[in-house]
Amino acid sequence: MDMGNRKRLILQAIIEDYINHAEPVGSRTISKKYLTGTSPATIRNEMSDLEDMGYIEQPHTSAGRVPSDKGYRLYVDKIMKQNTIDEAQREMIRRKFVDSLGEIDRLVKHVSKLLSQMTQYTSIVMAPQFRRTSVKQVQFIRIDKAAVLAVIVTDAGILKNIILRLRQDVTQDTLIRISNMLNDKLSGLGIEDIESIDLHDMLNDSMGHGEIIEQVVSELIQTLLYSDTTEVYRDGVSNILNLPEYSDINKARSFLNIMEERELLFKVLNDVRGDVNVSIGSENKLEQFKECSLITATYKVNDKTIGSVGIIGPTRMEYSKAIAIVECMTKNLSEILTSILRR
Amino acid sequence: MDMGNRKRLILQAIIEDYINHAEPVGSRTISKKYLTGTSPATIRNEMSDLEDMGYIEQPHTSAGRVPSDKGYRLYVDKIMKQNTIDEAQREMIRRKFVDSLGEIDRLVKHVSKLLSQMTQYTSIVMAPQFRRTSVKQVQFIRIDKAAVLAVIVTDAGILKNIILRLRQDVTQDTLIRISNMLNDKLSGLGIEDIESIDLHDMLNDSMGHGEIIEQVVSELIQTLLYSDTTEVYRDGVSNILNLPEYSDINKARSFLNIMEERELLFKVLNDVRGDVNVSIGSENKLEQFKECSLITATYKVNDKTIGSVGIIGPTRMEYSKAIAIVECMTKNLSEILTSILRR
DNA sequence: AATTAGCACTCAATACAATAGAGTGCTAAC
DNA sequence: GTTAGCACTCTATTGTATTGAGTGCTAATT
Repeated sequence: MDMGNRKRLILQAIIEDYINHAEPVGSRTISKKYLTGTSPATIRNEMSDLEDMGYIEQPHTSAGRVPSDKGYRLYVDKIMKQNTIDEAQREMIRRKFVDSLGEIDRLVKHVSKLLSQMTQYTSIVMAPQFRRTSVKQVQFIRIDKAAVLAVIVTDAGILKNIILRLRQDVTQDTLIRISNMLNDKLSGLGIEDIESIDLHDMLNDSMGHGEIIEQVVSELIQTLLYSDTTEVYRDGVSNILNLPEYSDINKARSFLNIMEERELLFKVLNDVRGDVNVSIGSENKLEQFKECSLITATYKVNDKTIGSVGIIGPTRMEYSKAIAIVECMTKNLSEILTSILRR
Repeated sequence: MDMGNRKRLILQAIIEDYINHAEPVGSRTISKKYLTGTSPATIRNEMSDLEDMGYIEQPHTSAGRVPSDKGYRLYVDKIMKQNTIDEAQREMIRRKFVDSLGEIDRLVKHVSKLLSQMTQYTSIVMAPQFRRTSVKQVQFIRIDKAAVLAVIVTDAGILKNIILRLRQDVTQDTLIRISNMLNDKLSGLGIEDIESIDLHDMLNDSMGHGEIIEQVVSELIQTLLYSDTTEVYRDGVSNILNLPEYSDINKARSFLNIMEERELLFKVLNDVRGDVNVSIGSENKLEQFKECSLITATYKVNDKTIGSVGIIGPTRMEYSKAIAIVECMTKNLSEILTSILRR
């Protein structure tokens, strides 16, 4: 069947009305509010076609139509006009960003809050992931006779620290020598590469500190590789309760449960590729998101992707606005991070 | 009016039944389930007295009775028997703790999760607050020509790092000298004391690095003093939706809103004094908690209070169990932290 | 051939009344 | 002091109309 221009307009009307009011849209409404020149009957015929084509659905016989996932998809890909958020808003975002200079984690948390506030949906944000970068240097600070703080500076300038518990005392001096040696061996390596390092080689150079080095390296690997310490922040979880689709307490509960599963959110964010991404309802791989839409985007430092953010909302999301906001936000975040961490 | 023993038993029955079923308790129920030797009529008379005395209330004429805040308070103070959680559970807690050795923040987060899982309420936990301790040493690591990482080790062994952006380059060597000097001046001082330090004094010793020192110290003060970076973790927020008192979506929403206000939670946790603490409904200072009960407790390192945890639930909370769990948890947390951070 | 008006039909939501059930307070008996 | 009995109150539930939005189909119109 052919997708005439009028069908397109009607689909758009249905989607945009449904986005705003969360209620099935009937032919009369469309005739009155959107296509004033066309009678309800005509619209009904077109709607019937649209339903056959799978773009809209009827919750029950005597209700209006609601968009299907396929309908939203078409809308996002072809119909929706780019929502360019206005300069005032853009400026607002920029200013807010500069305000929160300081610690990177705080910046990221701030982004999460901003995202949820501006979209009125739930936001999730992953802190910069430095596994994707490579090690630049490792430094040690002796805290006391049983504990050493290891500080890792990476490619992207992001750092992380790990407390190492040692079985034997070491002087700050020894630590400096160890770190010099480690820097020799490790610097430039991707963090994944560290795993495959030949420890023996290193132990030969160990100047009698074999045990310490072994412990340090293995703890390093452990921490870096296996403990996913990358923080995931969320904000605006309660926004979801403002939506009529979550007035059912059970749905609300299951949504909240999802939002408390850090692992899950991490997985979602970690799989994000490309720039801005939209997954609608059933397009989501994860069962738990089959009734939501997700807008995700990545952010970068020096053009290297190191993290991602996302917006979670109902399938009747204000795609155009949400996409624009997410886009602007990650662009700014990337810029700021890059400038903060410039080497 | 006198509080006879039977009245006490009836009050206990009402409270415990209401805790379990969240529904007004009638005289017949009590007669059948709790005081099998006594007839409903007698119990009704006693209940009438208890109501006059303000320990119980009637939602409406033909409903059973529910405990008032005053009733819960009496229950917690006088009636409730200490719930000694059994050895298995205690052991479980201990084991779980040891599992999550490693980073302190992760440990704390873990405590939050454990608390909510074991109580089935919402937990809030404040990360160790090192403002309450004093500085032990300050170390610097040069990251690149414009950035230095300052690591602060405190009394309790807890550390924190701050990235300082400098206007001029410094060598690692210079940094070591600066840190030696700073350690001289600062070590042993309470973090609040740092503010009142005589900068001039320091600048005289500055060996030509006045500008850097000035910047370092002022940044230090700024970060330490004014930015409340103490994390607040929460867990089990969605548990609240399992409770019938939150089946009203509006109540649920307002609860969630509270739980997203980090500042508020921080304030609550920050005001906790003493060991274990119970505030019931209207006893809470904050308007937002007038319909909840809060069980809070502090944890320590080397007998120095450095943080607190809390459980938020409905007034019909399982006080006895919750108190026992919170108590056990903070005790273990204190022990583990103290042993981890032993100097 | 496309559009529109008209009409019968469907179905959810709402309102309303009737009923059942839980619980109380009071009185009188034990 | 305790208990049984009874009238009374109030909520929750269930069943029954009623309303109204919306559709699909058919026939008339352009």
